[in-house]
Amino acid sequence: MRYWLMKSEPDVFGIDDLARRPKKTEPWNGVRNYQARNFMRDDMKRGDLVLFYHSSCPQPGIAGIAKVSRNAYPDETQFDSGSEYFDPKATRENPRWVNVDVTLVRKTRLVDIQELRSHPELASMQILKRGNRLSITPVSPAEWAFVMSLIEA
DNA sequence: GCCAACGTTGGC
DNA sequence: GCCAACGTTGGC
Repeated sequence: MRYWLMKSEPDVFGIDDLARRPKKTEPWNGVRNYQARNFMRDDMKRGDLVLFYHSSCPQPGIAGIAKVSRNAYPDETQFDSGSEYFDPKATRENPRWVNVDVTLVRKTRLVDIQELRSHPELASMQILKRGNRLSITPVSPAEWAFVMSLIEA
């Protein structure tokens, strides 16, 4: 079982959107970065736990906990010519992009990026590193445990 | 709106 | 296969 952090812009799809979905579940589609895709395809498994992170917004930070509820499968939006995620080079026979499904575990208080930065225990988190743009990053068990303690604080 | 960081593209 | 130019991300 692994831990992850997944970024989403709340203007596009935030924690409350996930809470409103049937079964509080959503395909994490639209990822068009190979590193993030490979995490979903190769490493993310049903039951893994996820920090749901709000980015590109007035108060960026961790907004909830989710879990991976379905292993990776082809991302439907790559085949949809009307989608902004359409990829003309992807075919049903040879899909290029995949997604997992994510299910809300619970909303949390917002642990914002300043608070995260204020704890040396979290200095190794990829999300806090300069220039980090990857939308899916692994979280170590120690980082996870520390964030859980912050959420309860 | 700025700008650092970094991924992608495309000419050679 | 190199690498400059360009585009995107995302915190500030």
